Amino acid sequence: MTIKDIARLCGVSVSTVSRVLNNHPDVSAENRQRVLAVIKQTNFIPNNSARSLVKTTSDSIGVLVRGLSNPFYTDIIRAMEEQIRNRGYTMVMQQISSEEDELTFGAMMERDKRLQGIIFLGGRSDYTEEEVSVLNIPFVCCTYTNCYGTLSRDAYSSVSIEDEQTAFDAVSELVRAGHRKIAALICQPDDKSISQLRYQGYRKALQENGLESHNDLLICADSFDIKDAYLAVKQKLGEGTSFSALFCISDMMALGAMRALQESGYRIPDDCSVLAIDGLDTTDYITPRLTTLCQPMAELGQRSVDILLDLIGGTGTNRQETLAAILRNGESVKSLL
Amino acid sequence: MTIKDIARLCGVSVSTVSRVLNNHPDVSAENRQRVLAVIKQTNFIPNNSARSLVKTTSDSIGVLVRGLSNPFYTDIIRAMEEQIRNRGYTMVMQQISSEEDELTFGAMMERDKRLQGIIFLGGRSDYTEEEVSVLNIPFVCCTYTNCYGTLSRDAYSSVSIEDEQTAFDAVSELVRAGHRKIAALICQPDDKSISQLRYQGYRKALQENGLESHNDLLICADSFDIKDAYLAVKQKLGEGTSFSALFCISDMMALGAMRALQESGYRIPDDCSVLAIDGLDTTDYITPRLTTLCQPMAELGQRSVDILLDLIGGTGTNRQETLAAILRNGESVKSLL
DNA sequence: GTGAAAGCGCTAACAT
DNA sequence: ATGTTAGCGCTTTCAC
Repeated sequence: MTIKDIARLCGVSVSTVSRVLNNHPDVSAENRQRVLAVIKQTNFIPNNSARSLVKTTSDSIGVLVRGLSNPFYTDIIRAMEEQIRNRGYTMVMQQISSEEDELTFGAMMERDKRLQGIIFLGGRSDYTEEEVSVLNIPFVCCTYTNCYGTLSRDAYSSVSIEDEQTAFDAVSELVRAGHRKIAALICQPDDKSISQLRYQGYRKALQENGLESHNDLLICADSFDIKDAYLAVKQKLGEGTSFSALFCISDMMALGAMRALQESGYRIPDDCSVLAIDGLDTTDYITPRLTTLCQPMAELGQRSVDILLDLIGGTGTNRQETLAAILRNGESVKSLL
Repeated sequence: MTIKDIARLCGVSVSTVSRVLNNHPDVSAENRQRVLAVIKQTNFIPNNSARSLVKTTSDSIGVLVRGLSNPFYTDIIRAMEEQIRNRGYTMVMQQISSEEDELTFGAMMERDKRLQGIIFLGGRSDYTEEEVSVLNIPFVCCTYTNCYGTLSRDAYSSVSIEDEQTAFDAVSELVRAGHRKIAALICQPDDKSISQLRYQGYRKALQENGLESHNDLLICADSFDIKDAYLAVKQKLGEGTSFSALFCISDMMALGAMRALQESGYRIPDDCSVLAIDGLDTTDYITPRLTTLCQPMAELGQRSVDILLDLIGGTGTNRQETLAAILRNGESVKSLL
């Protein structure tokens, strides 16, 4: 079933059908009715490929989400969708797995969907000029920035929290509460990930406070998974290491860590405090409630859209925006003072 | 940049470029090299719209996920992807919000992507013959079935757990443990949702065991959200209702419920047992570990694909398959015996 | 207000 | 092995 068929069924030309489909004004009421009726009756749905092939432009903003199921992306996406709609555009979202390359995929979307701009939600932090040159439209990195890459500051935009600073703040918070032996639960210390940034913040906080960072106090999980976090902490505890507080680079990992601690007889926060970064909803309902530095999800989404649309409209320039993470006081940190 | 440009740049025809792009054998090694080089050099990416417009067929299976962020869909999708790939097809996944209509969207995908078949992951349980007639390819409903609809059994396929039976089993488990006052945490009791099915299972289990179901024992949340579950339970407890066990229709809601119970001074499971359905990873790491009936995620995904591909291959017929949920013993249920 | 026709970028016969 | 060409289904001038 194509518009040709619809046209034939209605006794009009394809142009008329097309006009009805696109809400063009210059169609007689009578014809419009007839066409609409036939469309409904035949369950006709226009072919988007043909559509976007012929259209040279659109009002579409692409949102490319990397990594299935990152729970905190949901709120960000919601905020983006709303903001994009409010500003008269349409959101086109796609998820890809972490194995795929977001830049290549984005370039595909750019052409396929005639995108005006694109927001990457999660992605690599080490783009090069050459890599991003596959894109011919403005883009914004959301929740990460180009800290390991070679892009000049006027070559890309990003909205994220200051990962290192946030980790620094988190650990400082523990120090302020009187903790001296502070362990860190991280993930693959040698990669260019958010884990590494947050780990650096941890290191710096220890240093500035005159605390040494023993290898004993570093717990390295195989992945960001709750299970791997659990296993890593479990094993470390088996080695007889002890600490009064544990800084986790993510809420999910904190969940695994807490379980491991509790199974080993530690009460939280009495025997060990736990503090994390992310601010997932869920972790505010467990017992003890997790104390964590919340990423401002709604703002991350909104600002990404704002910056991108300014870029598109020519009223803005590339910029890297950092938002503050906000401490959510739970019940997982105890003051030693 | 189009294949025309590439062709010109290489001094060959568009067909040759197309052949290279599609890995056709009959291109001289020399030309193939040249084309590949230019493609790489120019960052050329073929236009998918044009591609799928002209191709009359594909090896694509659509997976249409309804509802952003349902955490347990992730594992199912992973299983589907693997199974689809193993059987020589390609997965095309799309997420839509719960407000959109999966059938209409599916029909769009069918044409746009030249799908061979489609799997709906989550969706309405009340399709009519007319509604599904927008689809001209086989489809499988995953995690739900047509229990409220009017489809004849040979008009659709589905793979799901027996929601009512599973809830029945869950509550029976509590009865067996000696519980007599068993409350239920559900969601919008009047809608045609999984909540309703699981609620019916609860009712039936009480009945068969000679237990009355007081309205006192029914806790109805505004949504499936953790927060709404928390609020609903909190309020009910404020009314002075008491029960020795709480059956929750989902893991997420159980999380909210547990927090509410604990805040009101109940220890779990000593003062109140909690049992749910779903089997999220996360709930196996909280303390106390949640006792829950796990949906067999990997199998749900795999069987959906198998049935669909049999349908496509003409070697199978429409069928409704139900899988058993498996009890995961946690620490949230106490035996009163 | 309506229709005819060109062409979006690509693939797949069909020639050569 | 390579080029030519006819569409895929749609939108959009351009005539009328």
